[in-house]
Amino acid sequence: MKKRAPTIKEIAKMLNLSASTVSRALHDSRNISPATIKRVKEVAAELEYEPNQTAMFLQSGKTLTLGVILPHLTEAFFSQAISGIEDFASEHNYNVLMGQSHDDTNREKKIVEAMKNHRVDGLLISIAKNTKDFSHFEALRKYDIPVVFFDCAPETSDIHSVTCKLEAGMNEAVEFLSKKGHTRIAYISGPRDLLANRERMAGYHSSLKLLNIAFNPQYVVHSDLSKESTHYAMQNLLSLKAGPTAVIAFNDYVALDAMQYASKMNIRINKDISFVSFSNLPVYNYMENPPLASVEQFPYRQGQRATELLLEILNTVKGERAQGPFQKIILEPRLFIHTRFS
Amino acid sequence: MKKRAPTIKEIAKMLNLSASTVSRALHDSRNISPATIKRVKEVAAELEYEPNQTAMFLQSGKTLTLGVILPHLTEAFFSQAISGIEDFASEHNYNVLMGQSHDDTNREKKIVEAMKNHRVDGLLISIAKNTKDFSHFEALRKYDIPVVFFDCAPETSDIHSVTCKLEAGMNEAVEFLSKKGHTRIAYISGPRDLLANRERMAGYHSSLKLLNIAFNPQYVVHSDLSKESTHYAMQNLLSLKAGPTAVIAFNDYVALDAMQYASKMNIRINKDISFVSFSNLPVYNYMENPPLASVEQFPYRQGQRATELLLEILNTVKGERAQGPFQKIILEPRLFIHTRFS
DNA sequence: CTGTTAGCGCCTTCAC
DNA sequence: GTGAAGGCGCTAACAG
Repeated sequence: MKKRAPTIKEIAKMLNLSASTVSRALHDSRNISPATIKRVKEVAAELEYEPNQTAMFLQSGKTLTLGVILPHLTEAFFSQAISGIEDFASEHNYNVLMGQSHDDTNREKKIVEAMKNHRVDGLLISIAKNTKDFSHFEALRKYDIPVVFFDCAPETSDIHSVTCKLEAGMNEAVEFLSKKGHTRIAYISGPRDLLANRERMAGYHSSLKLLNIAFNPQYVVHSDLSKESTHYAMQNLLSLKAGPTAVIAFNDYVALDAMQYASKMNIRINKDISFVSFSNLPVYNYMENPPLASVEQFPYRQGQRATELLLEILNTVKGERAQGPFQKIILEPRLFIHTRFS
Repeated sequence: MKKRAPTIKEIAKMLNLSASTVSRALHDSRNISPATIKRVKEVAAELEYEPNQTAMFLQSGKTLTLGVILPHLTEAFFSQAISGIEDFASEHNYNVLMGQSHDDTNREKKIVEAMKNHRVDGLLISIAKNTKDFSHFEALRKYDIPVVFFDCAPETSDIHSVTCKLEAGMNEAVEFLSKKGHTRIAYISGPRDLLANRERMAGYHSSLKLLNIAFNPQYVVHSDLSKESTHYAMQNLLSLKAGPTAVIAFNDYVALDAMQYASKMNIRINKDISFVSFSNLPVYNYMENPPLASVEQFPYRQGQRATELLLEILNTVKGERAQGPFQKIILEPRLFIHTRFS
């Protein structure tokens, strides 16, 4: 009925050895007689001894744990990303602690605190959409906990990050539509000051310029990413005299809401108006009428790559970390075209 | 340039106090003069002191961390479940450590080891589809680490679990189709010996009996859940002389693959053959032709409820845990009917 | 009110 | 080859 996990001491007692000898034996120290090593290991196996990590952590200062903070686990993008993170981390014997900010800065702060207290070795963060104040991340620096941002990162230069070249994604999207003959191309934008949105906007403008299409401000509408807001944005587009013949949406969910609204208004999806989105939901492969194309951002790979970078940083000497160099890894997106019964 | 996190000792030294006084002050012990408390807290705040949890863990034996093990983070069901787990856990100041088994028993074992070494306080597990040997879970008992299984649980009686009454879900599904006039109702089954599958089968049989529909073994086909296997299963159904007019699929992904195959064979989805599935993917709300109906299993709630139960167990005295009573919480599923332009 | 001591489980000197 | 001692950060029991 003894319930506690066995310790090095118990093994020692059973064999009339000292704890340190047992410790060394378990680590195959060369100063221990093979016979002792054998005996120790046998008893350890029998008791199903497992080293208590918390104790080792206390000593070494390393927890072999990475923290992941992201907005929503339920969004396909993030669940794929964290899957990549977990796979890579566990391959390298790291554990993954996770928290979701629900796009709320306060929750984000709390999670950062919790992770700090937990003494994670490093952190992977995709920041909440409305986070403007980054002081809670600054604190991590003091503690020398390295952070790699992915997907959604602050705009300062003194951070590590793995992101996707969204401007290029937008370029591909616009050019794709242009080739299909569209010139009245609208964009349902996300939160205006979000970097990820500004990058898309930049791509939108640069592509129009390149293609010699005049920029029409009426073709840019905004959504706060809620269904209602997207419907309203779509409504605005449909009310124009010369409405768009193609719509690019900030992300898949916005696209789906927009398409839903358009359908309700008897617009034929991808016939009367063609849709293109960002993120490329896996389930598009099963839909009859997904957006014509979607910018794939490879979340699994982003997660993996970010974790790889974080582990590299963890392997550099502590002192050398702080001043950089700061890595900004930028992955190329790719426009996925969904061909259907057409 | 000082980088290590401040400790209680440093605060003590700065104030010429002992470490224990500082510790007590930080905990608002009543035996400490208000003045001291104030001074200590000021210095602590200034240094941005945060207690080192690993140290507290070592002492108390509690890590305030829950482990979650599930097959795939990317499956909508699980990402919703873990979202519920994380939300509930973080409300109660627990951290969540996670690992995905990828439905592989060996990986599952490794993760259990890792979690054990990490000394998580408790574990939430949805077992891998092909796990037959449960010895790795037995080991957790020795360590007195309580486990709550959810969704997919072993069939022994001496465990805690939160699951969904799948037989009832199947009953609803069959009766729904029957009311629509169907009598030739097929079932694309999952792995035969999986409990979750046998429950569905039981429901299938009991409903047919109740409805006085003769059981036709040709209407039950098997899929290992891969796309190819599902396509093959569907092919078998379509080759029957008197083929089914309705198909119930083991889960959403099987349903989508089946529908995809049927479409390719020029079957009109939900006209020539009606489809019903299990799990009710959120994205169905956006599809033109989702299954007619799907059994909603409320993964978020399952996750929440499982976590709640686990925390309750953690609050009982250690000694009292082992012998139970073992809770088996069984949630009612609900058939969601997808009405569309029809 | 506050300081001292001891110990959580482990590893790492240093000593024999 | 092995043992003893000390310490990682913190708290709890025992002294004052």
